[in-house]
Amino acid sequence: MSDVYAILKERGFVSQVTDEAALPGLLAAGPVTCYVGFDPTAASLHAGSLLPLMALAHMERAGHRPIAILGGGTAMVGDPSGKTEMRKMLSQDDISANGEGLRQQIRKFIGADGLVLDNSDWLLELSYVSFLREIGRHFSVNRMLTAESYKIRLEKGLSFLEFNYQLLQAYDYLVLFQKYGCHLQMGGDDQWGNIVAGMDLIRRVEAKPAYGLTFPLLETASGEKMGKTARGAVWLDAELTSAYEFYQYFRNTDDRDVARFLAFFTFLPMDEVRALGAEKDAALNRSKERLAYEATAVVHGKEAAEKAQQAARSAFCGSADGDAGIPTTELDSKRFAAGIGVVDLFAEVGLCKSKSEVRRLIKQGGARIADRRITTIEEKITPADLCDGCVLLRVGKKKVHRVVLR
RNA sequence: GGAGAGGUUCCCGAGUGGCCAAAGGGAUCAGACUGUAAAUCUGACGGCGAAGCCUUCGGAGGUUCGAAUCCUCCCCUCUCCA
Repeated sequence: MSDVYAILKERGFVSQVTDEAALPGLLAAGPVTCYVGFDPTAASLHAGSLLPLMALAHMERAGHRPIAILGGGTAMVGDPSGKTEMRKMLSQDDISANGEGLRQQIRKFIGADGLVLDNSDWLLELSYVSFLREIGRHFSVNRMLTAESYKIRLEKGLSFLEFNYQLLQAYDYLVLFQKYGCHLQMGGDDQWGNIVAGMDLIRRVEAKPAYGLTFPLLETASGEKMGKTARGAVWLDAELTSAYEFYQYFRNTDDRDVARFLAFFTFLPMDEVRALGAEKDAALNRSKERLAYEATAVVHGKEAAEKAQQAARSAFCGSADGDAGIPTTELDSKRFAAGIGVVDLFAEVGLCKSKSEVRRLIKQGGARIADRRITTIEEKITPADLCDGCVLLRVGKKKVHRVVLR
């Protein structure tokens, strides 16, 4: 059994631990059941969730038993930790549909030994008064109110509904402790309060120790939340964020983040991670290619990663083949016969949100067809612009879209 | 329930009858420079367009030649009191 605590620590996964003296020993002594919760508040997980997923994968590789909890029950309430305002309430149907999507994604990270459970199985049937008597009595409102994660909300408003969230999550941990022998809960730093609450509950009810570990809140070097772009989140679902876009997100990693991200989002041995991350200039740029490839392979599989890499190379280095992974739109060939206005075309394939945006873009010299800059908004694309029945539209240096005749 | 303060374009935030598609900052996008990085500089940044037109300042009405700005009602948030 490899020393998973050392691995997690070395790779940067460990932010806070409830009992730093005891936890490594526990993990070294034998298989430990551990869990992480995932909120089914969207149809897919995004890049920010990769950290806990990778942590679960590392645990399993080291011989422990990972459990992923879908928060089907807790999502009915909504976690206020670290949030500025209350989230829109989701319908039960949406929540369970989302949960099914997440289950697929989580399964890519944990294997047969791991479990994916849904806390709605035990939360939805709770009866109010008995829950208050059995669980609620262990919680001190005074203490909850002083928690850091509620601080903002105490200024901006916190509904009673959300205030209960912590009890439910703590109860989750208790249930898992009792039914599955789960001794470790992990989660993002924003979960610290909830995790500690669960530990305390277990100690009070069972008089036994349990542990907690949090991951650092992931930010890019420029201070952006990991996995968020101007255009929205970087999703793990290929329908929402194509493997190509996913690859590009990591390909464009800030220099300062390369080493960290290699440690977090790939399974490459740390020696290699350190070597790749220590490169300079052009070589560091190549490390980013490796990072993008490896991370894409973890989420979408080797084949998709290969394809995305080919597509990126062909889009950026001009090599002819490998277009297949580039976002593509099919258009009726009849429409080309008379020529399509560039303004309409760029807007239609989604490279720009509106025609005004296309006009601005062209005015500023940011629109190209293959490698030719478009200089006037009057320009039309005709069959003469096609090569092999397709045409590459470019916006700026990085966005590429392929149009194919049908 | 009572008193007060607020809700402005992606975010923060100015604007209290025409000069407002709305200051300023951030974010974003494009150009230059580069390494598909960062930093910097330049420009753009509601929509449709040739001019010009259309839609926007919590919602619905109203006053006015003219409203983000005034009036009425409603919804929401915060603070204090109960």
